Amino acid sequence: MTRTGRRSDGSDTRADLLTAAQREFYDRGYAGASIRGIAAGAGVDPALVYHYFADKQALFVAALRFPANPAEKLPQVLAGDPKELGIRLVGTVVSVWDSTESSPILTLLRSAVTNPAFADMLREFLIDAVLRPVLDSLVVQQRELRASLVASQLVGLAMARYVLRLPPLTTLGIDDVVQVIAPTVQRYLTGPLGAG
Amino acid sequence: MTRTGRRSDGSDTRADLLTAAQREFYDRGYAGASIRGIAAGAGVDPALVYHYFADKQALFVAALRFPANPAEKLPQVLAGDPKELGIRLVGTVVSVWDSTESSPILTLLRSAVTNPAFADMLREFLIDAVLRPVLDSLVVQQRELRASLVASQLVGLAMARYVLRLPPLTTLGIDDVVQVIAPTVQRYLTGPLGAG
DNA sequence: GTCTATACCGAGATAGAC
DNA sequence: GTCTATCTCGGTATAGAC
Repeated sequence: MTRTGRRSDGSDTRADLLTAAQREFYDRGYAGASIRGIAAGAGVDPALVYHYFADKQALFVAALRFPANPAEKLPQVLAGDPKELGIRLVGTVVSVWDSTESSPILTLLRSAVTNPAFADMLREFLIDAVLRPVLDSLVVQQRELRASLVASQLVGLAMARYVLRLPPLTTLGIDDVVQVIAPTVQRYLTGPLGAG
Repeated sequence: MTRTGRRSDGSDTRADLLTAAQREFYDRGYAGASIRGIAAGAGVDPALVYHYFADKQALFVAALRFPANPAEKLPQVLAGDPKELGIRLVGTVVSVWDSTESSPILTLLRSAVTNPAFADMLREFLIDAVLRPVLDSLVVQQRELRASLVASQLVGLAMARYVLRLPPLTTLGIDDVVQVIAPTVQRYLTGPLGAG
């Protein structure tokens, strides 16, 4: 394990690399991001990347988890009236996505599209860390189907709002997004799945 | 304009290149696909790609339009009861996506994620060629918002079903997909957008 | 029209001096 | 801990023989 101190100018090389990596992977996807570009963004030499991380993929995974796992807000989402779970879920998700300049989930989403291994990572994360806990808190049938439907709308929202930048979905405030999307998610969670 | 005849073995080099390009761009995205790989897939020399096409991007655009523009089914979708427009729209879209081994729209979707220029292309196509005609056939307010909401669910469905391969959404038959997704699309098209 | 050969570039990764 | 120099690979694109 490589542990680091601080440079003479007071900065932390490893942390700088992770921050720069988050930006680069977010902006360009996994394949598009370059080690040289990340190092330049951090203001350090490219060779240092390999001093701190085994290879590009290890840097990617580390950058995703830095500085914290974002799915710790789940308890707040699960607490409260199940009838308004859709509102809380959409609101929390969008506010997390909006809050950071380079959300790990969106980075993973971008990379998942061209890299099957990362698609697997994202699927596992969505199912195990987010959707299964949410649905386990409810008394409903067809859990897997409901989970994948919720995922489809949330992933589509992320694509439309952040990747495709479809107006006016891109410019809407969080509350407005919640107002129009939450009913869909709520139906997927607890509503009738037939021709409702 | 380069026009081509047929090779001695009876095959058409240009058409073979376009077919192979469709496959490669679909499987690997724009950045991931290589000229060498496409040429190998077509069984021709890599240099021939530059004989028939200006560069990689020109080949990409040509491959998207080959053999035909898929959005010619719109009239069928628009005809009929507006109350069941969601059913027809989702059914048509999914059957088109399912029918071909490498749908142009899915290719564009994959490429749009890492290439802003292609994200622009996809957004323009979605809005101008699909969503605006659909909404112009209806008497509703907030057309742009409704269009972007429909797009978000359809794009999310494509991501979940074909890219992330989320079970059980991936293995469902077309009719089952329509049954669960169409109500959402119908609400986005003609329903109340508030807390419906 | 088709192919061989190759220029050129930028990527990831490594060795080793300081 | 940090940097210089370099290796190797695979990409796009081109020149020119046949």
